[in-house]
Amino acid sequence: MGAADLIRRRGLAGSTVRDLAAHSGAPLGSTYHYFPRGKQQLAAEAVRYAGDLVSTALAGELAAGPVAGLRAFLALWRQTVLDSDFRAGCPVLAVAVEEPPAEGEAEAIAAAAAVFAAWERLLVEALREHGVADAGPLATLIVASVEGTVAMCRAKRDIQPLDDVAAQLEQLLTDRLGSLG
Amino acid sequence: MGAADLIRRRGLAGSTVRDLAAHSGAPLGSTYHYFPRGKQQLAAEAVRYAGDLVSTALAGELAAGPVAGLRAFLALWRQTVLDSDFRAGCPVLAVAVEEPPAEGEAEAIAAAAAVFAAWERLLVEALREHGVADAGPLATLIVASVEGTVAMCRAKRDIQPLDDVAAQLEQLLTDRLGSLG
DNA sequence: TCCCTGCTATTACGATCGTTATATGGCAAG
DNA sequence: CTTGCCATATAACGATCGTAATAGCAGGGA
Repeated sequence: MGAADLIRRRGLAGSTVRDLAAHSGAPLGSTYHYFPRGKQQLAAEAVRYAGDLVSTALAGELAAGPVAGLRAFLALWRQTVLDSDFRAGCPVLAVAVEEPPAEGEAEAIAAAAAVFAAWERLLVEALREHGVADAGPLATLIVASVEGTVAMCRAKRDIQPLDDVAAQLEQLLTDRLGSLG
Repeated sequence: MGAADLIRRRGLAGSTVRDLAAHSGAPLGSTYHYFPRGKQQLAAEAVRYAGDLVSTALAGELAAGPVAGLRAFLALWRQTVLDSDFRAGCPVLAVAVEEPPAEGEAEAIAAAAAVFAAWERLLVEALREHGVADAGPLATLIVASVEGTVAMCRAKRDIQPLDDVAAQLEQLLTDRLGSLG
């Protein structure tokens, strides 16, 4: 889904339906054939698509342990930011910080919430398997801090914040893993 | 500056110059009199204004120590999210996740980067005063995780992530403070 | 062959965008 | 009182927005 790539750069309000369609190789006329509820539905499916991609990668790496999963999660975003020359971030965050439409349901932002929850759940399961107590809040901290750091790197045009946060999270995680009985 | 309030809800691309002007009590015609460089300048000054407000509050609370500062920082965002019924977040993050204009300088996103740096600097100074080593990365983690959590709370329409992250950060901070010689 | 269905291509709608220009008023300086 | 300037108000610019309607095309069952 090329739509996710556009949203993670320009945000949802900054992405036009025409560009979203063109970027996906589809004609404008077909957009409302496949997405009858319009832009909100298009954004929601793009968010779900991108979220599932990350979930799949994260789940795979978490099989090798929480630290490996954390490293892969961070490396994924590091590559996204660097490959785009600090122009692309996370489409899920981009949708989360925008207001839902005044009328109608907030389909896109609800999809973003579901993606966040899915990532946290994967982390929580891996943490619990390795005996980490209070895994929920730790997973929330990891997802939230990575999302925030990616945005911070874009603003600063500097990858240092992501590397710093990576080190902080890894140390925190190893501490929690090391303190199990 | 009423513009910051609109940006933190709708983002920059989602906020029209007309609404930004009207929300500030100023007429549309006067907008380009006070902000000759247009929307980018308006957004940049709104971000700086909001950033300075938070910086002032943060600096004041940090005088009572890093933990007090952290609590105030989190309480400030907690109130913002709750008072707006999960519709408002941080205007600095909202600007940070959007693409700068294709031509011309990226005034708004540069202002966002400066605000992030200012917040981190305040935290770093307070942490160093209290003997915390490696204060820079810890400050980055704090700012980034709070920003990310605020966005996550908006998407989920749930304040729990912020309370969870508050507890995690406070414990992490007290650990670092307690380990000084 | 004919029609029906699923998709594409194109055009168009009214609204609204960022921005600029012009007309209007208040008010200090002379 | 007049003059000149600054800020406001209003209107308008071309472009573009999300969305809908329409016309054209494929192909498969009768």
